[in-house]
Amino acid sequence: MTKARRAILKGLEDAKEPISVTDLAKQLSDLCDPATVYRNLHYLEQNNLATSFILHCSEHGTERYYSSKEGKGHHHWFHCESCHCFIDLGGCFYSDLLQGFEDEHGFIVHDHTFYITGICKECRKALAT
Amino acid sequence: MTKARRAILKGLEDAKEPISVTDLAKQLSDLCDPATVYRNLHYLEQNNLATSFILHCSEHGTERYYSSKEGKGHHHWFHCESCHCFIDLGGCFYSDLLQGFEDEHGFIVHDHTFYITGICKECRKALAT
DNA sequence: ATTATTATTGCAAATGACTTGCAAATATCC
DNA sequence: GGATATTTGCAAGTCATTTGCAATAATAAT
Repeated sequence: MTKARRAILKGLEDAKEPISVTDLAKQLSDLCDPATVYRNLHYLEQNNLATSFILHCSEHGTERYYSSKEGKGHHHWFHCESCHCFIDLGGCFYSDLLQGFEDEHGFIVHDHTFYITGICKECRKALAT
Repeated sequence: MTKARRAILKGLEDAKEPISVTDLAKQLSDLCDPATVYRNLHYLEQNNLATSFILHCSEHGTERYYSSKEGKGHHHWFHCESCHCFIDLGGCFYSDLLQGFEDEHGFIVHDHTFYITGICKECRKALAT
């Protein structure tokens, strides 16, 4: 395990919410090249140490967001289009639903993506004034 | 309503499943420029005649998929990573869930994204041989 | 209808996330 | 400590998507 890889994993663990590759690479710009960040995130995801999803937001465009997988299982998130925070919606609540679909349609589920976008409580208040 | 816009909308309506901009632009390449396809899809989505979501697939990379909104409400889809078909999972089943989250966290939901990826029934059979 | 006004298009160039080839640098193995 | 396998930096390349601008088509006004 190389220095860069360790730092990238730690970057994910320290982030309280999913972080975009752009942000993570910026944060680690003294330490390593963006290409290294991309390569290691792939490595970490393949080795089950990280997960990611793609989200489009009006301000940051379409980007992939990563989080570390230490301990916690599959999570889903709300994303605020105003302050761009993420709110944890808790562990995945879809196993039954997915199983139902598998049975109904005969397909095999590899993965699923779910997220909500909108305006968070604080921004709602701030914007209401 | 211009000729190109009409054709783009018809392209969406004729497609039985969400279609990528790349494919739609290819299909209409005699009629208009890809830039026009992009611009009109934005227009149609803003005017509530189309919806889209972003999906990453190993073969086609990250692309936005559009469908016409005529009649039917919000739908969710399964995407087969082998033959790249989409399977309609039916109308959206999340209104209660979303409402619950709104109440619980105090945010306002603008939109949500849900899709499943995996291997469809036919490909599963074909691959099993 | 004909003209004036506004919206839309094509084309080419730009953007931005992400990938890749390759030679140099670092880890790991023995 | 040297041989071998991985990883890195850098620069160049992809590819979906956007954009500036001048030309064209659609719509409104006379």
